[in-house]
Amino acid sequence: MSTSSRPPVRAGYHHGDLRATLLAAAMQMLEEGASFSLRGLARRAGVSQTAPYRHFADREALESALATQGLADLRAELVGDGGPPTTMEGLVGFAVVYVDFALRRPALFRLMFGNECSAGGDPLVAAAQELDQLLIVALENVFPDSDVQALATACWSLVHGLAFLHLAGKLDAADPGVTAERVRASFEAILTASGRVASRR
Amino acid sequence: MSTSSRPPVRAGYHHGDLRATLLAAAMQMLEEGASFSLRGLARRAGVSQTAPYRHFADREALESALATQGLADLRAELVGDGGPPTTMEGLVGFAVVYVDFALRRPALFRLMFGNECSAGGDPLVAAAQELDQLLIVALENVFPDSDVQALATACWSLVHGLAFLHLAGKLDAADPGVTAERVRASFEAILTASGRVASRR
DNA sequence: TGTACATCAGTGAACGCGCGTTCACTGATGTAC
DNA sequence: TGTACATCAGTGAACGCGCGTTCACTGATGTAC
Repeated sequence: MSTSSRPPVRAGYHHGDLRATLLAAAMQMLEEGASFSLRGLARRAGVSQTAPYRHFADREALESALATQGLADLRAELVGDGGPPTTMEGLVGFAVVYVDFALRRPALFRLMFGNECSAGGDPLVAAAQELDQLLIVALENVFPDSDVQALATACWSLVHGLAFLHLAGKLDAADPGVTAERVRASFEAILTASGRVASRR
Repeated sequence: MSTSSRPPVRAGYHHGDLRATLLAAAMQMLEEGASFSLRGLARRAGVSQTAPYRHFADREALESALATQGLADLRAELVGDGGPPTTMEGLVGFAVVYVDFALRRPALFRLMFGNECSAGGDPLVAAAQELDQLLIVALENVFPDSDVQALATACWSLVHGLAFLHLAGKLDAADPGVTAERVRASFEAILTASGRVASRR
């Protein structure tokens, strides 16, 4: 005869690893698209609503930690088993995974990239730079002798824009297969466009 | 001897054109980065906090109207005096204006593209399609004999990504000149990349 | 031209909500001697 | 090994907030006859 709202089992007064539990619960809330709040978080972790303040100074600190972990997750998904890609196909694969990540975890993705993150706690900035670095290494493999920095900005923007336009409903995101094909076609189209410019001098 | 908080002058009980006034006030709030609320809006328009409900069913309806107008504004800025561009330079000019718009009016831009807009009231969808159409015409001018649809998706995504990455603080947006140059360099880099691919068969 | 009346566009009070955060507190843990 | 005590990690009540929205209402406007 258990109550329908099950307060998570806990050993005793002390939780053990509340910080990690809170982060996991927050991820879960984001995943479910539920609007995310400190109180809801505490409820879900089965802890008083002030307990989170032992581990995070305020809401922003929690968000920052979540965004950092989100960036790390994304990086892990991109790299997968192997290292950075060395071919064009591998690069496009990156793009497909990136957009897929955004569509699978929209709330997290928005948290990662939707805010200004101005303050930039070190770990957050570092996580973003690791992503950037990964892309640069890949581009050095595929496009030697290029202005890799500019190309990295362009490629990231292209993929990022694809992700956000899908999230905004400007591009149909119902079918992952169609989306992946659209990502591929976008790279194809823009990379081969210069051969077809109208009047070139 | 005027009070510091000036309730806007009004002829009498009836306002005249409250709908337009509310939209203008909302735009102003967004421009100032103030978080946007129906009550704040009514306050600013010098009207009771329930008056807006005569003109908008709910918050979402107001947001939708704002987004629609934002899209129209963006389109007007893109077109400027002339029609759609016919050269590569003109196309890049589009991109620069787009990103500049996003950075000048971030709250509005987020409202336009940040939400899911799923429902898609007709005017909103129509405004977005007009933007898309404009881009397609431009691309037909500059890149004849291309899969213009795919290229439009790619170009819009590239520009959109540039805008959002700047807004997210992932790309430095302090100086508009630097930003414009970055936009230019991105197009240049990605359009000329295919000539430098490592192993091509 | 005057009047009755439907409709429109406002008002003001109130409801109920969940939120972030602060406060003084207490139970549990670990460490120095 | 035992004990005193500092520190850590929780609790529970409360504050104050602004918000979206509903309700019954009233003043102004326009139209039919």
